[in-house]
Amino acid sequence: MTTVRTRIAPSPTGDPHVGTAYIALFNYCFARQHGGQFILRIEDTDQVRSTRKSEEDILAALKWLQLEWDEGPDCGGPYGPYRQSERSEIYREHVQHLLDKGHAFHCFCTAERLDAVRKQQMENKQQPGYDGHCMSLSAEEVQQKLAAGEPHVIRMKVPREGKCVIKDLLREDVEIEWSQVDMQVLMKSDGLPTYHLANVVDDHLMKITHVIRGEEWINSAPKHLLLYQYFGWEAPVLCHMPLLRNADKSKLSKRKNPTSIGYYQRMGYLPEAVINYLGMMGWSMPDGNEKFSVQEMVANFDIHRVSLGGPVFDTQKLDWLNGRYLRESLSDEEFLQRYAEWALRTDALRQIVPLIKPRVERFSDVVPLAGFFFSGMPAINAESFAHKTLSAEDQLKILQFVAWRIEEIKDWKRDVLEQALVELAGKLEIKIRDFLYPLFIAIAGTAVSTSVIDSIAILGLDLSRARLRHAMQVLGGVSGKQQKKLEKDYQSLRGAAQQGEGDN
RNA sequence: GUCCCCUUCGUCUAGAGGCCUAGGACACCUGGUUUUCAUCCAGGCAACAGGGGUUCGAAACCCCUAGGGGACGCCA
Repeated sequence: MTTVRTRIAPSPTGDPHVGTAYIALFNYCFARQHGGQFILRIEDTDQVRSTRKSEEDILAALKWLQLEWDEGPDCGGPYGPYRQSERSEIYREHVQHLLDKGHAFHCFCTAERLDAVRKQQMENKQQPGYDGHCMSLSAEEVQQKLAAGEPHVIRMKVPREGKCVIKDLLREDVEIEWSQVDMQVLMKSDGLPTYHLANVVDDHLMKITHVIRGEEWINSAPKHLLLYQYFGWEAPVLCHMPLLRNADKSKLSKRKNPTSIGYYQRMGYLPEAVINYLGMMGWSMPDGNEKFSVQEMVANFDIHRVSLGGPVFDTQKLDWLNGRYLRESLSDEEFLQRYAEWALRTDALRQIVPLIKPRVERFSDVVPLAGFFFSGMPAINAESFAHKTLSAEDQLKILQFVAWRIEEIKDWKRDVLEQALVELAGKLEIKIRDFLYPLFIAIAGTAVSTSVIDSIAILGLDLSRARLRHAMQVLGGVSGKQQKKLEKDYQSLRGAAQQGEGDN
């Protein structure tokens, strides 16, 4: 019997996501249960969005949750490198092999042409996809274009008839018609592979036996299976987990929920509670016990106990669980130690000191002044927002716009933030002083406080956004209709500066 | 629009044809303990999406409908 090997393959394009931890947990448990290995691979083939900072944060977050990997970019292993950006040559060789075998072809189509084709197909109510335009190019034409240095990608060929049968560990065979499968780009014009190629090549080379991943991948499984076939490799066992959901059942997103693991860390949740909670999303202990460690989960693990309905990530139960850990699992001494570790993060405190020092006369002033950096949501109600000129509606608008605006900030720095807010206030034609008022209440719980811009900068995006969201709710919330209008206003306000951004 | 997946209390779930009058947990409500509050304890509210089959028997199996979600990128 071959050794079971599973992996988590995050893309370092943002904050460490609870969904990543969720999938990692199940891969980890499956591997450990079978005495196998769990591998961490960084999928950073998106040069534009991937960052080292994000990679470091993801590693730290998974470590915090005690999900330890046997091989990875930090600790190496026999099948490295474990960072896709360092494996370009491997992909190039493999894609060349596909080209030689006639399983892939060069494509010189422009983005404009592809958009037009897609639009046309949509109008004709067809499944949008590549129309095979460049497949008809002769070998000479291709050589000519390549010699002329024309930008191009490499696409995989896909059968036009028949269907693909996907075996999944958790469901009946899934059948997808090949006609529904697009001629996926395997190699981008920058010479780097897309997910589909890199993933298949790496999983094979790294001897991954079981691919446990989110349900969102089911539809692209045929592409992957076809690639295994083209290469003449045995495909790993596939297993698609349900997706974590927002309260409205849509896929968990940071717009509607705090999704970054860092948020839960900074809000004072214990890693053992967070991982335990993730373990009860779609899975349960055979004896029904709800408080369990990762070790206990491994000992009792059975992938078939996964239920397929997408679980709503509702933190009420996490709160209860965390409370149990705090009071049942920690001695007073341990509590003290863990609390101190959490509260006295010198890096965070160092940022706060310059803000409060000018305002204190005694150390005893510190907690009342800076307490909001360490608390959860400030204790506020609708009256907290009473203002001489701004109505609740005005304030709601400001809060929502700011929530949206700070999401777009890539370079999270105080000055960048300040500039963004000043600009936004200007466009709204509200005096900055008034504009900041609801932010003070939302963030610090009071208008008598340290600079709110600095506060947001220090709290970070997740914590700040959660407070803005909380404040909006306190102010009565925004209806779906209002939301739409606000969104429209916001878009026109942002104008050309607006740029799309992923939600994960 | 096309394709795919899913569907048990508000939420997380148990349930592999008779053990189901559907169990547990969170939340909520009530009561008890507690100088208050919290904890803790006891109790309560609350669900098999709908319709057809199959079967002696269906929450479980099949079909249809509805609802929800996902995928359709030179993102992963």
